[in-house]
Amino acid sequence: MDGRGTAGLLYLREEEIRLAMELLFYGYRDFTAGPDAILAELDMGRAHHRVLYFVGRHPGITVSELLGILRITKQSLGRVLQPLIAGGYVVQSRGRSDRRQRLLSLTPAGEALERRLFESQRALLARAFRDAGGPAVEGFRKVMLGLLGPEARARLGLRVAAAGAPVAGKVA
Amino acid sequence: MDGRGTAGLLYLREEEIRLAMELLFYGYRDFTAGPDAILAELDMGRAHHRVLYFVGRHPGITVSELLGILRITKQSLGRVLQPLIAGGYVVQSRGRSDRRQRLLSLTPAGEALERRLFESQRALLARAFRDAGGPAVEGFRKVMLGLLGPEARARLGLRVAAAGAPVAGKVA
DNA sequence: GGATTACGTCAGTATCGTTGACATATCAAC
DNA sequence: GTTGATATGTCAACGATACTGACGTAATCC
Repeated sequence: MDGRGTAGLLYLREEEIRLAMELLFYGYRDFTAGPDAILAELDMGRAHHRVLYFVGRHPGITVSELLGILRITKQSLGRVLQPLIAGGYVVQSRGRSDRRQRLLSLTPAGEALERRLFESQRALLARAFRDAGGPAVEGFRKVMLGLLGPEARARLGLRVAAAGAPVAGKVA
Repeated sequence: MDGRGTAGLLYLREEEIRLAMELLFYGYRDFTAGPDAILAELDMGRAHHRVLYFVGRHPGITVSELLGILRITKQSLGRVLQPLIAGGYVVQSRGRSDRRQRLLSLTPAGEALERRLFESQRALLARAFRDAGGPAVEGFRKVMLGLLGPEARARLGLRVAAAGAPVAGKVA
């Protein structure tokens, strides 16, 4: 390969990388716009949404586990968790095996709010999936999985693999 | 279709959607970790990175255009832009056709810093792309494009289409 | 010459993150 | 059963990033 050819390939490659960066920036920005609008009416923010989401996904999750997922300090969590509890969206219960733990779950009101936020994003994602098509969705998952650190990859890797073969017997 | 079958499909679909949501959450979190660490040493944050990135991408960009991309107020931009100018990373020049405009560009120091931040993310993205493979990358772009609002889609849509056919004559 | 536009800035506020320190309850172990 | 570690909560101070509202200046447009 000569100098010009190599430079050309590097240029294309950099453009591809920058395109992906911008897709992630704009995509994340626009993907969170729906919930943000709903939350603003309730005097809540994105941090509340994240708590609602992961508590909903993992009923009975401990505070420590939640802190690990969100990667924030317990002080930061406290500031959003306490209003969610006071507002009747989240309940705490003591761990039966370890009574030091406060296991978190959503109340019916919490589930309703989480679902409302979810549906707003679901509509957007479902349309994007439909427009892009099945193989594209699989590619999306593969690339996104590659961006994750080891901890998140361990958490989601199996699910990505399973989603890649949604029907028993389908070729992976 | 009977009730059970429909419920099953809806369940799978919701799991798929939630998986994508979590991939976006963890992916964005882990993708920004590299630059965040570099920026912290320079007493800067993600907001400074975004300015460096888009000014680098669009040399001579006006303040208004930058505000439109970032979707922030001029007051918020001012707080990060002024230190970048004072630190010698960004320069302003008056517009030749419209002297009210302040056209923004990176200095060599700004380009060097932007490149350093870029390379940290490039390494991660390039590995994810390589591991996922070309068709997956194309799918990734398609899905992400579908998440964008009209304004961002107009900005990136053509580039996504071009990236889907990187070599002249290749089938789209 | 008057309205609009592009930009800057001052003042105040909100959200979400941080560090550091300290308290309490519980568990685990010797 | 004291002792040390763990799980959680909380007080205080701080920092980054966003916001609104108001005002000022310079340049352009008509």
